[in-house]
Amino acid sequence: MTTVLVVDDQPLQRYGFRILLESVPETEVVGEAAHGGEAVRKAAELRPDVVLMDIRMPGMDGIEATRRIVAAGERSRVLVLTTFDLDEYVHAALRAGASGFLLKDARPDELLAGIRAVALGDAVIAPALTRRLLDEFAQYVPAHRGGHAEDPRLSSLTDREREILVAVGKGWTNGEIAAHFVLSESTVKTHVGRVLAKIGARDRIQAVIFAYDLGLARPSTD
Amino acid sequence: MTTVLVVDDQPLQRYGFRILLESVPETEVVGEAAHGGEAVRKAAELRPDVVLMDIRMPGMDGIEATRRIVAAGERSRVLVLTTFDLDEYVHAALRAGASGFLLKDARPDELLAGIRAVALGDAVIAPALTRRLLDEFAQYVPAHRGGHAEDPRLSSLTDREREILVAVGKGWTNGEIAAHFVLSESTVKTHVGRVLAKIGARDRIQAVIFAYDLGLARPSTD
DNA sequence: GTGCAGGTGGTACCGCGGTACTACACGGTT
DNA sequence: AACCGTGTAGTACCGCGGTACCACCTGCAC
Repeated sequence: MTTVLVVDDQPLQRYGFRILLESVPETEVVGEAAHGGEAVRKAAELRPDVVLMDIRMPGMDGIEATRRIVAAGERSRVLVLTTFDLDEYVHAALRAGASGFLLKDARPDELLAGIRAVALGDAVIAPALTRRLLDEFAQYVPAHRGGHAEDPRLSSLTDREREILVAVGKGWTNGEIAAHFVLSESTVKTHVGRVLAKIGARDRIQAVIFAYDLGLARPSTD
Repeated sequence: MTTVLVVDDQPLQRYGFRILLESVPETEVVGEAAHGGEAVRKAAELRPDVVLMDIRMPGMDGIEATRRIVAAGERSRVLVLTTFDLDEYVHAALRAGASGFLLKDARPDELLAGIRAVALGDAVIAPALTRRLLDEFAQYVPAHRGGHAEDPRLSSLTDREREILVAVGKGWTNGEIAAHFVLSESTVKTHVGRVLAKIGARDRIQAVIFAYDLGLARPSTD
């Protein structure tokens, strides 16, 4: 049994969801909320498996409510549901920690399948949006993930040098790198120097950028 | 009516797909291929709406075949189907231009829904994979798209300081920044110093990383 | 054995980066 | 008028980073 909290400012819309969800045995609507604030409060109180969240609402919108529910560490998964397929919404919702994004014109069985998937910890995206999301994804994700094509400058590095480059990419000073790998600072300097020469960077800053470009370093991987 | 080309090295698997697809009126299997090379050839010849593509095959694999079919500008959409949910496969397939990625353990109706979506130009991802993809997506996509949540450290910066930070993020030296903005190097140092203090970075390297984390700087935006 | 690649370490030197001040001009607020 | 935030600019100082060497050891290939 999957418990659901329905969040929408339109009573009729909530009613429709309730009818649909109660029509199948696996889902149960345990509460409703008409705006973001109520959603956050009821999510904490009712601890539903899934929060069915509208975006456009008076007061606190669905994005912010999603962010707070996720940030609060609630067990609930948030499935954002909207009539608008605007890119910004999708991005904002996903960044807010939503587990899914469906359009309201989805067929009932799609919606139910979505709730089922989200309840299981998976994620769902409306097919119509997935395309654009993937296109963007392909843009952002560095090429070398996907294997095959690796930057020739990278492959010329020895294992040790690659390690050093990663450390440089984390923003570590030579001293920190030396401490971490239990080396003398001189050795680190030697390595760093060779790395810079090999990848064609004039200083460690270029090396950091290089590392980020290739996905060697990752945001907040410290 | 959606025409489908089934690509799999196992005859039995192909047979299974054929039975399933022919069991509904909306899809029709117009051909089969046992490996990548044959898939590329038949896709060009039969011009199916959808290519159901296995990854693991002797000879040319499904990824490469997908790449070639997409690169050839065929009208066919490729739906990759595999037993393995390995990250590398997903990335590689999507980068190769696949319109979808489903697992072979998908329920028949999921598969049919996937084919339907892909035929319409949408894209599908197996729910079990979507989660990980989104997690990565959230990492890669710059924070400022999605608006709302802005790092408080960033908002404390003045316009000029933000400009300077972006320049630092590009890996420019103080001298280069000074030249670019027509300032004295002293002024640049002052600005950089203030930026570092405000964002809590000990040196410009941390600032570069900070800029990348927030998407202020983007790979290869030079 | 000799040679080479890779890893480690050292010395010496220089310059850029960063800090700590101070200073002044401008626009807006009170 | 006094004040503050912002942008500009300067001087002085110090240290880390980077370069240019050289040196030694290990393991592996010839």
